[in-house]
Amino acid sequence: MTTNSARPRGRPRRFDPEQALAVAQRLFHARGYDAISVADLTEAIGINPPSFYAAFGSKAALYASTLCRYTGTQGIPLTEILRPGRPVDEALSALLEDAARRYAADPAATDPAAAGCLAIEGARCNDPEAREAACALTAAGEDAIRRFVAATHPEAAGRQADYTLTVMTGLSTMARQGHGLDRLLATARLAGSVLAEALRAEAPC
Amino acid sequence: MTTNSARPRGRPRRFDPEQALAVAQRLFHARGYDAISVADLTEAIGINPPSFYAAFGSKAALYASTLCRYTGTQGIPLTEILRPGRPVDEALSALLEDAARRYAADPAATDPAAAGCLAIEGARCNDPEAREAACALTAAGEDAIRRFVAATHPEAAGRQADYTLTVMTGLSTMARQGHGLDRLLATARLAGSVLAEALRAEAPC
DNA sequence: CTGAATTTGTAGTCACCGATACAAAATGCC
DNA sequence: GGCATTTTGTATCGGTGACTACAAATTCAG
Repeated sequence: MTTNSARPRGRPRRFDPEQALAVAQRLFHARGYDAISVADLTEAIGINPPSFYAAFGSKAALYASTLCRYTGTQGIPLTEILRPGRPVDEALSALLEDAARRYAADPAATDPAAAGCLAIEGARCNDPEAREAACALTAAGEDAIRRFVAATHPEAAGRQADYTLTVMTGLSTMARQGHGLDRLLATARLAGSVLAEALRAEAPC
Repeated sequence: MTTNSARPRGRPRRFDPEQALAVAQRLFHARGYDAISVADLTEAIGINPPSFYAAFGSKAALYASTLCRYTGTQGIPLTEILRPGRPVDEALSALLEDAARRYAADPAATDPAAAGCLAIEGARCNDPEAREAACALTAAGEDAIRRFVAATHPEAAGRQADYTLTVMTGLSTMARQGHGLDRLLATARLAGSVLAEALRAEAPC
């Protein structure tokens, strides 16, 4: 038999698409979708525009891929934090605290500006396609939170989910504005301290 | 004597700069600084680019003017809400509630998308000059909140101000994402309910 | 009426955006 | 070797961004 190499027939690639995706994710996270041009991306990856479009389709498509990668690497593990049966106030407080930790800019990272949530920040960009992709992700998270609360406190689900989402969004913004881990954590804990009491007031079961 | 008209010597203007400023503010608020082009502005005002630049200097300068106008018309009356001597928890709760009311999209407005805070949303735009102007305004508000809390609760000022700002920012974002007055108000009230207790826990005077 | 002052409208400038045409280069298959 | 296949590099494309040069138009002062 000949070589059973999985390599396709044509001229081989001179770059690793997976690594390029990581580079793109870092750029998008650090400066936002609108502020990153295709020229920025191709230069950072080290390729030319034709290779870029052949590999990723378009700028918005690449962004959607980075969103997908984000949920698997840096995104908040919602299904783990909001596992069924966990007390609602404890779970939501843990969610806020986890958000504070993840949104804080990593001082050891190569680009210290990659703060906040990639999806939440992307949900307000000016490109319709990219915005749609980011909104779909944030909407999925929002639904997960709402369903989790509704499982045990149907009447409070709307309010609690809205409040939690509002604080998470605020945390993402403040992280981008320069708030460090300590300030974000303090805010998250203060925000979480209201949840237990609100639930007791709502449904004194 | 001749006519003491204040009208200057040259050809008269064919538009009202004050009204043009209002139009620009509405556009910036509804769609954001980055998404509004000079062509959008000149068309909405009904003038040509040279008249635009002669009257306002630049797009960023016009935006700074709309920020100034915003504080005097739709902005939150901070000095009124945070008047010295008012109980901190009451004042901050009132601040959050006022923010919820102002950030909600006015259903009767001509442009229903003008939700959120013009300054908070502008603080994350991609133009350095416009962003600087918006950040200066939000920083001034942040300082006012921090000083107000510090006057009676110096130790809690940082935490309380951070939390309040985070929630306000979140409210602005959620308003832009479509949350109506009812949901924003519920969130603001839930957020405000933590303030009184946190202060008692901090400084049991 | 003449002239200085100011705004107006037309028609552009230059830079950058996302995305491509096209041919040369590099591989596997036969 | 000869061919199909895929990627690469060069050089753009059409569109849009903020902004402006320039001369005609319109006013007031004398």
